Amino acid sequence: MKGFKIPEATISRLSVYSRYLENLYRKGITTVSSADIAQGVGVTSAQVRKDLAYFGEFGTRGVGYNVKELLDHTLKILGLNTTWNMVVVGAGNLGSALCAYRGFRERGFYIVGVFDNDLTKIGKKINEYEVLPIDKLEEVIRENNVEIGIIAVPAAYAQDVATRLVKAGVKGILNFAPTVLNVPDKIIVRSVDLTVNLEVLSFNIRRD
Amino acid sequence: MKGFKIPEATISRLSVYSRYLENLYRKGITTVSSADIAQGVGVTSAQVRKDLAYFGEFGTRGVGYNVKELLDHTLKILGLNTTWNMVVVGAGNLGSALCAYRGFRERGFYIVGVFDNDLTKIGKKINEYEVLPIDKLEEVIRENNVEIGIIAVPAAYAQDVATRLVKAGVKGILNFAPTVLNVPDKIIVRSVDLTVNLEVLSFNIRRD
DNA sequence: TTTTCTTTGTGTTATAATTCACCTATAAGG
DNA sequence: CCTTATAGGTGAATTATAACACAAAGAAAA
Repeated sequence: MKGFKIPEATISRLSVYSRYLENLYRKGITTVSSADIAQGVGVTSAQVRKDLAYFGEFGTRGVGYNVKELLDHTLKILGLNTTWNMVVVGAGNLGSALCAYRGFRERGFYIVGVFDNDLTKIGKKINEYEVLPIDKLEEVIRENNVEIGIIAVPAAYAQDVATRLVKAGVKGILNFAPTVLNVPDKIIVRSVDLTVNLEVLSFNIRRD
Repeated sequence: MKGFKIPEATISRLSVYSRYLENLYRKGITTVSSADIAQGVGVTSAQVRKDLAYFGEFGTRGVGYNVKELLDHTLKILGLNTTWNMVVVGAGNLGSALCAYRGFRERGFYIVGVFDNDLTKIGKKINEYEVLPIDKLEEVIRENNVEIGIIAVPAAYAQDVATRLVKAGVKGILNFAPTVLNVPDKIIVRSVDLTVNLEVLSFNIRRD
């Protein structure tokens, strides 16, 4: 089964499985079945097995999976056996919230710089981070081998920021601006669009 | 074509089309083709037409779509012809950022209450909102016909909050806690999982 | 009018993702 | 050592989603 084209949805679920396994591990649970995982994260057990099968055979028939072992495998698959350096562009409310979010560091994602073009924000501290002028963006990216950029600026500036991030060598972008970004194919973009999410809710609520 | 089962992805895209149309409208553009929209939001023109076809025939062959008319249709479809009242639970960094986000109001989503259980936060102001004690949650929901609840609390508290929201009559939940929520089928849940998004990025970057 | 040009709407085809169903490996118990 | 129960792996079937390709409709020009 190894070496197939892998659905994007499989990767998302793998991330969820991974977090679930981490919880089990912390609780001292050593073995888990696909049915348990399925129950825990709200999918079917066949789905869990299929997802894992893309990457190898990790379980023991009749027994299940070893929690620690499977956790390590999922982390490895997701690229979390190394750490990641990130920059956050935009030191507004959202940027600040992202800087304060502990969950990133726990999974190996480190913020190494926060940037803004607003002079009143530059120099201020957000948690341990001092807000830097946007001119320093490229420098910080290059000096820290930053591979991921987070865009937390208004929609109107998002494309400019994206272009600069790409030019400076970033490989992936997490975009919170409500706009479609134009970047080269090799750059990976994930957009988190709060309004779209609310509007899907709105549609689904009104539907029934 | 009307009356089919509609893909979730279609709804998400409709929200994006709607926002794009709003931009065109503000610019004074009156007519648009499916190819234009496709270009603007990064999909194929066939996709745009198929998505719209689920809800009716809005265009004129040989011409395209009237921007204002199509905008109104998309808003109506998404349930945005009326406004929505929401509560935000959790007045931490993320909760604060959400309260400050202007984009919600622009699309008819109003926050009518922000809640926390941390005594040091209660009574403080976040933008125009005073943080209320969590005990008042049910009261505010009932008095304001709140239909949407936003969960911005740590994972450990998310399920409790969800249960309370549902019990108080909320119909949809936007969940920012990195955990799977257990709620009745009729309740619509959308989860925004920042870590999952980063980990999908991580996987895709390391892959090549 | 009639012709030409454009762009929609949609039947059809292709692709992708999920679920089903069962075969197989392993552990544990007699 | 054999039997039974359990749970993983996976090919096949199903369902869902997206792309293609073209006929039909309307506008504009001749």
